[in-house]
Amino acid sequence: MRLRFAPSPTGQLHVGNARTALFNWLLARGSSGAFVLRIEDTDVERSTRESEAAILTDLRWLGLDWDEGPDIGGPHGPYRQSERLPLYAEHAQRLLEAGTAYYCFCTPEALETARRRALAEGRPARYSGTCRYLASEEVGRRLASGERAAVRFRVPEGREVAFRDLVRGEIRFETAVIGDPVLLRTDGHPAYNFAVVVDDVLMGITHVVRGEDHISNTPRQVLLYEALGFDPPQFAHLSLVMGPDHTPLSKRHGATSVAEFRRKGYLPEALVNYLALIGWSPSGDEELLSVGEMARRFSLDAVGHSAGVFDEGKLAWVNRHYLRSADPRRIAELAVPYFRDAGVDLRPDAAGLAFLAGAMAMATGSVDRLEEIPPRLHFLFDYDAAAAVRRPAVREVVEAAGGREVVLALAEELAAEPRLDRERFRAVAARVRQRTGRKAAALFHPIRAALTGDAGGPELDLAVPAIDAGAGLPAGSGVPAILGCRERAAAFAQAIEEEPGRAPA
RNA sequence: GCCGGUAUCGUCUAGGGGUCAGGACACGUGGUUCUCAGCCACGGGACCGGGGUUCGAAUCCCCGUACCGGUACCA
Repeated sequence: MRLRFAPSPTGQLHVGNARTALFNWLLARGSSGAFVLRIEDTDVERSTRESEAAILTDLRWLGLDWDEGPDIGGPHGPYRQSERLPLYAEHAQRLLEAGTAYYCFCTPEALETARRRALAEGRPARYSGTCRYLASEEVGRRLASGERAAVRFRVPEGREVAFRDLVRGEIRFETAVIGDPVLLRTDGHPAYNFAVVVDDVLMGITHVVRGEDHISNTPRQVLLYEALGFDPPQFAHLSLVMGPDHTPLSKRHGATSVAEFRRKGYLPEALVNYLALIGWSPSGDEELLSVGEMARRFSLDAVGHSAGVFDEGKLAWVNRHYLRSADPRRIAELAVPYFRDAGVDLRPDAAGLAFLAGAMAMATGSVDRLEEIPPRLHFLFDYDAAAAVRRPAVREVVEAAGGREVVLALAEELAAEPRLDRERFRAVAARVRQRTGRKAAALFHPIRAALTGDAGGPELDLAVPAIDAGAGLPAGSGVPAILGCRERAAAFAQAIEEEPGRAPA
């Protein structure tokens, strides 16, 4: 099998297109076939090299590698349509000579007027055929006089075109409803329907798997294969990805491009896994699969026929799973830029990174995206006892029965204590419990308030050792100074004494 | 308008002439005797409508309806 993904470089890689790329890739990798990347940049106005580069970046990030493409070449290049112009001209010439194509001198304005009138009169809005039967002398004369012309395909009359779609079965069209498509534009660039056919043939593509929006193009293309004397490939049309309101996914639905999801802190394996689940279901009940496993199991006849709504909530759930099972070191590295954005100046060396990796466990278990990690761990880096004491939620904890007592006892216990690890923290907590008689929430809530400055957050068994691990980091490890538990408890105890407006204990 | 495609819980889906119509996300309730989150358990929730065919239709056929796509010298 030879498959391809053929984006036009006119913007960001959309998740819908990413899914199309993924399905092609899955088929290629699951069959030891080839996956070809081709850039469809025949729309000179809208195509840019920046978009092309961005698309390649996104595909690589997703892990969808290609065997032939514009950057690495291959035996069927070039892989940019803009570099294949002579090929299209040559094939158009063949059709012109065979009489299955003809020159069209109609102006865009004339075409548009005709189109509008047809629509108004309730007729099919297809090319009226003005230039279809021009005498060859007239064509020659107008060409010779320098008049610009497009090349159109002469769609055979009164026929039926059928093809077998690998996901939907047989689909047929009457040629009567198909207007003569432009093959070569006045400027010599090929139009889409022509370029794909020429390229798919020349590149030896065996399976064309693309969006459902191309289904009505397919009969034109089948006709072109015939006229050119080639066998058409197999076709498979994938349903589209929609927004929650069931309209095509667009910017007003929020994030729609792969780059945006990356920025928000989704992992590539999560996005890929989730995308595969729209319109495809692995046999069995498991939905969480590696790409390799997906490639092994993927099959076009298990692909659904109907459009799917993109559900970011489910993506988040998938992401959570991968976040949790990923190597903490990798997550720590990925999280660094998000910390910087949140104002924490991290440039960790090996020791700093090891510390961060250790701290990840208390974030990844309860967070959907990388973006949410810094807020979850902010208590490590900014601790301000005076500010904490003024926080209503913290205040409530301290002022609850026994709250102050616990804080004071904690500060005293910690005064002589070295850096806490999990065991030492438990021992300290046990001693505070003994001294104060407080237990469970009445014990741990004030401890949390004093040590993290917050009323909520990761469990203390994890948070406390992390704080002291951070405090023990040598200066220059690229992590901002972290205040240790002993110092925190002392500062907090002092702050509650000094806080004005507090009712006497 | 014309042509084409699609239709199972809110969402992604499994299934398919006789099933308690299954799972996942989301949601609700309870549990996890340090909170939030998470996690666990339980729960509510669906076959677009109408005709046929049949002992029996969500499943097959027809007709509607809705939605999506195309109808470009965009792709």
